[in-house]
Amino acid sequence: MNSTLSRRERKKRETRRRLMETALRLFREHGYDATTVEEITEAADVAKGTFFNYFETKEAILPALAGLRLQQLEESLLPEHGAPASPVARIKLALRLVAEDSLSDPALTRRLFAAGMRHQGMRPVHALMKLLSEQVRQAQAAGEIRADLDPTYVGGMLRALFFQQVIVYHHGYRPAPLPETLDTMVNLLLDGIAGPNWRQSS
Amino acid sequence: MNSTLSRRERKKRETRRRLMETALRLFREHGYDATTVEEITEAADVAKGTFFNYFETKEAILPALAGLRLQQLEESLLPEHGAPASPVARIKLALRLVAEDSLSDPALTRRLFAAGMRHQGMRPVHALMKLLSEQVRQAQAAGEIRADLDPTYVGGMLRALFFQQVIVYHHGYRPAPLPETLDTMVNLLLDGIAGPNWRQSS
DNA sequence: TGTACAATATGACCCAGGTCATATTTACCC
DNA sequence: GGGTAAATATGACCTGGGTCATATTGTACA
Repeated sequence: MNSTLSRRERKKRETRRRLMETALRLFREHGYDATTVEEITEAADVAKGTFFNYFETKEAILPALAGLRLQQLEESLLPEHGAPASPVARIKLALRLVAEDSLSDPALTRRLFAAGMRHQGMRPVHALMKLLSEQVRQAQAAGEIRADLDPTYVGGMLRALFFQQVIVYHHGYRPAPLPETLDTMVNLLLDGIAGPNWRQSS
Repeated sequence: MNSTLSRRERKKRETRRRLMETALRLFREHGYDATTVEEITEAADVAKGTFFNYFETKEAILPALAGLRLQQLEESLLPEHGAPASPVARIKLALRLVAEDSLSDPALTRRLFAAGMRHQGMRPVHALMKLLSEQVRQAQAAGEIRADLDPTYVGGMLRALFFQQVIVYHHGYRPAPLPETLDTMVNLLLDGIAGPNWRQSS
């Protein structure tokens, strides 16, 4: 009677949603490490074991949270929402948005990155890599990025450099505000770091 | 009577050395996760608590192990040992050597990277970054890398990309043998990924 | 409505990392 | 030596992530 989903499916989604919502709130309030799985399940009114029916490990909830957040950010990259026409500019915008997102507190960022490294490989399960790869593809179509590169590969490079940058920034290395250093990083990757005496005959 | 070091200092170093040696052996035999701290201390004939007098966490022993290994590798980069004259070539060599090192089994690599991200910031405490930064400095002196960049910064980029590469490779993304993909990665960073329509007026 | 089966929830339990009060060892001085 | 203070070692203990046998709930079909 209620939509096309079975009661089971509805409850499942609702529980998952509540776990994610609760976890995010507690992570924000007390930090990732200080929040126990039991506190999350208690606040979400399920038993501890239920958490692990939905997420393989405590860490595994982070990519899910990030994915949710990125879905929203993804809209900011659409032309209708005033996003830049240049794909490279959109990449820079995306990185800046992610960097200033509330999920990006230092501990969480590190954990998120670690979780991303642990489980998924190249397959762009990690939402950020998927998003970046897609923008890279568009940049290639526009001739802003060399067309002979695997977009997923470049997306992975961007992701790795992004996290390096953000984490190092949180550790106190701040030659400039974070958004600027991110732009610089992308420019560096685009233009290369070769000096006058470097000749690559590729 | 025995050297200039006090008995205390000698015992301390010996215990630390034995812990590291034992840990490395057990990690190799059973893997990082399957090896417990107690097994390490048992085999090294000290109490469990002693481990944490020397290393803050289980993970924290990894950078120490890596540092030791890198000291040896560092010699391979000296001209006397037939290292290439070009600093950039030495960087590539270093990455290849590290990649095929016995420490680089997948789980260990991930953990090592995570540990590196967790504790130290930009300060090149992590031996690999220190090593890379130094080579970058030499490459800048030789004009192979732009001189206006912070060598530590570039070292960090190389490190991040290296780990990304290795981990992704271990996850099954293998367009080419690992050494080649690492060379490609460095070339990409040198030459840049910009396409014909990208104009950077920096 | 009853019943058989599958999906999901539950919480007691296990285990390994990490802490800490206490015991032991070393260094230093008289 | 004897005595004192600091450094180091120790292992019982705590904590929280993760497991699993069992209970509960939903579904399908007669």
